[in-house]
Amino acid sequence: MRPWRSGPSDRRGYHHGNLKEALIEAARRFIAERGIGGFTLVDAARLVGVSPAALYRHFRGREALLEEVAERGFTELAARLARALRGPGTPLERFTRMGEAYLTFAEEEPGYYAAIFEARPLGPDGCAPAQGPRDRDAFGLLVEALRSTFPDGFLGSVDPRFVALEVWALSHGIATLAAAGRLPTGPGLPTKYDLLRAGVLAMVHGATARAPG
Amino acid sequence: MRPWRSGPSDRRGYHHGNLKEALIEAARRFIAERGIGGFTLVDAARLVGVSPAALYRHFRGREALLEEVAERGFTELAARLARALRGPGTPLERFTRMGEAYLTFAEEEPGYYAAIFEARPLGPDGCAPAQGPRDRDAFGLLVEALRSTFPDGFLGSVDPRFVALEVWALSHGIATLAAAGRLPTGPGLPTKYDLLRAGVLAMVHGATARAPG
DNA sequence: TGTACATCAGTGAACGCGCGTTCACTGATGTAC
DNA sequence: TGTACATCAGTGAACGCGCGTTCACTGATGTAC
Repeated sequence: MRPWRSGPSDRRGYHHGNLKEALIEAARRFIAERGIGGFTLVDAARLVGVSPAALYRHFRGREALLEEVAERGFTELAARLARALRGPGTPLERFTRMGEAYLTFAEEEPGYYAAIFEARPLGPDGCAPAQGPRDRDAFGLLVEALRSTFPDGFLGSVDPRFVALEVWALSHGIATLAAAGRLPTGPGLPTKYDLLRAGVLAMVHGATARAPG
Repeated sequence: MRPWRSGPSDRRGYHHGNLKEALIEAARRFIAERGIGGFTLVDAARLVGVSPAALYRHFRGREALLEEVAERGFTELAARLARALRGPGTPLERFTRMGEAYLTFAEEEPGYYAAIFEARPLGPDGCAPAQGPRDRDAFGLLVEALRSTFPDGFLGSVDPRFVALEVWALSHGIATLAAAGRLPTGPGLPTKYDLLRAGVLAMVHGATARAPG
């Protein structure tokens, strides 16, 4: 125990006290600024005020650190989405708010977002599988959200997984175009939130329109 | 003129004869395999069978080569989209086919696609502007396609630019998720073409549904 | 409370590597006479 | 047709750099007695 040294920014002396967290934080910031490819262990160590070798006390290497960032990012994203979904309002309103939370996360945490979609989680064999656990988690979360949000039969005969994929792809497209600064903006043009809202509405509407009830 | 040496693969002797094209081709392949960040001048030169220094006879440097690849890719993409749009069928069919052509391009030419969306075209000041000419071109192309494809009033009071953005974002999202191998697939799940078709339908339908006529 | 010691989180120097880029050069090409 | 020469596309060696990673080490911490 070193209670007088547990805060995030009290680096004094030989031992950092909070190095692992500090490194993850540094990585998150650098990835946000320069992308995954531009992220460097040496820079992260320098920012934190530590020799590059110190990193290896906490991570097996560069990949492991990136994977940890991705893991944290995904946890944070999932929490945000769940929170949005739990809010008040009609099912459609809550589902729409969840989409907005997705876009907001991508904007506020570009480092996390890039790490999530770039870093491939390592399988038990040490290699990146085609479909990692996070992929299934993310997709399952979305489908579950749809199922639990919309009452039985609300989507008619349309598979909720279909709508989920549709909305996810749209969200991801909007988020990445916006992050790259390639989403045209200007007077009379919709914001990314407008785009997502209308898109979700159209998708859900398209599904329910085909429903018998 | 060296007519006996103009083919793509007749490297013999001191002069390559077709080095610029060969380098662009090599870059396209390497980017497709390893992404922009994994692309290396040295590798490209080695693949073509030339010293790394030879590259500087044709390009100012790495960035210039990448920019050239992006430029070619964009030209090819635009040609494919225009071709799809000119085909037979109803406006909606042709517009849908254009979307499919977009997905096919992203799948068949991942190197081009990555270069287009990664490389920022350089402005007159040598810096990358927030909105490059290609961005405006791409978006303008899409809007023009919508305007010229759908008869006046078909989209009702909805701004074609709105629908264009929507469809573009969805296409981009589907294409990038699929390229990253993160689009869940399996029995009962839609293909990316299914996703795009249904999405476009929902968007256009959503627009026309709100239309007075 | 004081001391010896195991543990562990750091250091800093060094490594091998591959990168993008430069430079003086050289061999092939095409042209003027 | 033959020859001198300007042009240009290549060579290959070298550069400085920053990277990820390793290693023997050392200073601080926490604990057993």
